[in-house]
Formats: sequence, C-alpha cells, structure tokens
Amino acid sequence: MISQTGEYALRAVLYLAQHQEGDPVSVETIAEELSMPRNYLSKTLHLLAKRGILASARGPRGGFELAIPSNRLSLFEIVEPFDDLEGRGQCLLGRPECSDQTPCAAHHRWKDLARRVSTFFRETTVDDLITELNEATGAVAGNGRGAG
Amino acid sequence: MISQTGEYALRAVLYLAQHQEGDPVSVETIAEELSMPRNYLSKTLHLLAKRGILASARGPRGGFELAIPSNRLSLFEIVEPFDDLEGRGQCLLGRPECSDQTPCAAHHRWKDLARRVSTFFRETTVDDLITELNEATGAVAGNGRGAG
DNA sequence: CGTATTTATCATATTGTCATGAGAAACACA
DNA sequence: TGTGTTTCTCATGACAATATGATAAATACG
Repeated sequence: MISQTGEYALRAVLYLAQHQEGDPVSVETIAEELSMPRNYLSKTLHLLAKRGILASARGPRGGFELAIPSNRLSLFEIVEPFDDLEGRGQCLLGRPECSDQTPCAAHHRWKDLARRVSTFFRETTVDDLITELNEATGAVAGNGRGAG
Repeated sequence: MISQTGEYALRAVLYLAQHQEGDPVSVETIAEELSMPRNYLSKTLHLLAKRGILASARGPRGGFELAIPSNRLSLFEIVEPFDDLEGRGQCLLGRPECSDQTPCAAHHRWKDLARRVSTFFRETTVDDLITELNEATGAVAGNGRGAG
C-alpha cells in the first residue's frame, strides 16, 4: 500500500510524536529504536523537514521534532512526499483520465474504495494513532483494575 | 495499489474476455491494442497460463484465451501472481505480526479498509467489470432511444 | 517436408527503490 | 577559538521491477 520509505516516515513521525517533550530526537536514536537504516532515515526525515512537517536542528542537542501539532498532522502529509496516494491507484486500470464521464471497466466498483483509502490518510491524524495505541496497550497492561 | 505488471495482466485478461469468440488472440494484437510492451506482456501472460488462468497455443492461429469462465474468474486470481495483495499492506506500519491481540498503532482503523480491498479483489469477477463497462458505454452510445 | 506464425525463453539494458559510507556544514559548549 | 556532535549532501552500490531484442521450440498449412 505504501512504500518502505513512506513506512519509515510514518513510524519515525509516530515515534517523534511520542517523545515530544524535551530535546529534539537524533536520527541515531530513532534509527536504533525502530531498527531503520540510519543515513537513509536521515534523508527521509530531511525531506519531511523541508516540507515543514518536522523541524530539524544541527549540532549538539540537535535532532528532529514535530513542527505541526500531532492532532493536526494527517498521515497523508507524512506519506505523500514518498508515495503518490491519489494520482496512482485512483484508476485501477491505470488510465490517465478515469471519471464518471469516462469510466474504465472498474471505475464504479473501485472509486468508492479508492475514496475511502484517500479519506483514511487525509483524516486520520498522528494523534488518533497514538490515542488508539495508548488505549490498546492500556487495556492489556491495565490488569482489569480499571474495570472493577 | 497494484504494480504495472499486475495492471497489464488485468487489462489483458479483460481484453481476452471481450474477445472470447473465435480464435485465440495473439500477444501481438493485445500489445498493439492496449499499448503494452510486447515481449514483457508475453512473459506476463505466460505466467497466467502456467497458473491455469489462461490457455496458450503456439504456431499459426495460436495465442491466448481464457481457461476459466469470466464469471468465475476473480481479479484476485489475475493480480495475485504479480502483487502480494494480502501479505503486504495488511499492517500499515509493516509489522510482521499485527493482529487484534498485538495491534500496531494503526491496526483498528486500518484493518476494516484492508479487508474491504481484499474483498474487492476476491469477489469481483472479470464478468462483473465487462457488464459494467457495457452498461456504461451502452448508456452513452444509446443516444436516448431506449429511454423513450 | 518446408515455411511462416506464434509462444517460450534467454540475455541484457534501463529505471527506480532501498541502502551504505564519507565528508561538508552548522551548531553547542567549554 | 577549538572540539565534538549532529544534520545535510553527495557518491556509490545492491537489488527488484520494467522493458527490449534475439533466438529456440512448437504448430498450422501448403
């Protein structure tokens, strides 16, 4: 669905959102924690910084941090620099023009699904994912205490 | 969503389904009609033949034709040899294990969508697409006569 | 049998993605 | 000012996907 690079971006940004307090986080740390190739991740995050999604600082105590509040940062913004989520995949048969007026054979059955995918990336925020993760791990680690 | 090769396969099979009557269709013809690289398409269709989806015949009056009735041939069967539709993309964050028990941050929001995509490919048949195409072009070419 | 036609197959080129390594540039801090 | 840390950037390589061209193998038909 998304490329390896896009996946790295997503996971790294998620990590940054979970470590927002304090100093920016170095590529070294992220790469180690998430088992990603260091220099490749560096390039990837640099592009996100150029897009204004991350802020970067060089030198000691430097690193990356979110430049946009996690509750206003959509998955689309993170993945889009690396994967063409809307151009490609809109028409399943790869036609340059495919609309209700000039439909391909799959158009009517496919477009609803394509829109759902598009909507997922555009409307899901980083914060949504973190909240969901906290709920999930909380439920497991909660040991039933809260339900009593 | 699917690779270039998978798209070629889908379009070529669709073409074959629309030209089922008479002799098998040569790679030459398909490649020309659909603007695809000839030898690459040959290899692609050969693999579908090995999978039992197409039947191939060499020599004069040879070519490819469907080996499975179009109303029992799913898009999944056509694309699956070229694209791993279910393994990859199941977990948005690329985790090897991602289930309700061990969910990633995106699991709950993503799994429904992933299942819909999977279902689309598994349950949509070649015949479904052709029917829809006929209805669409029929409506345009029909010139309003039938609606009177 | 001989020939033209068509798929099957091999070798190779091209392109894009993923990845590594080295060094330049910027910065904090003593 | 000097030194170490970290991002930034370039050069390069590995690998898979895509594509081209040549040739072998099979087949219909005269």
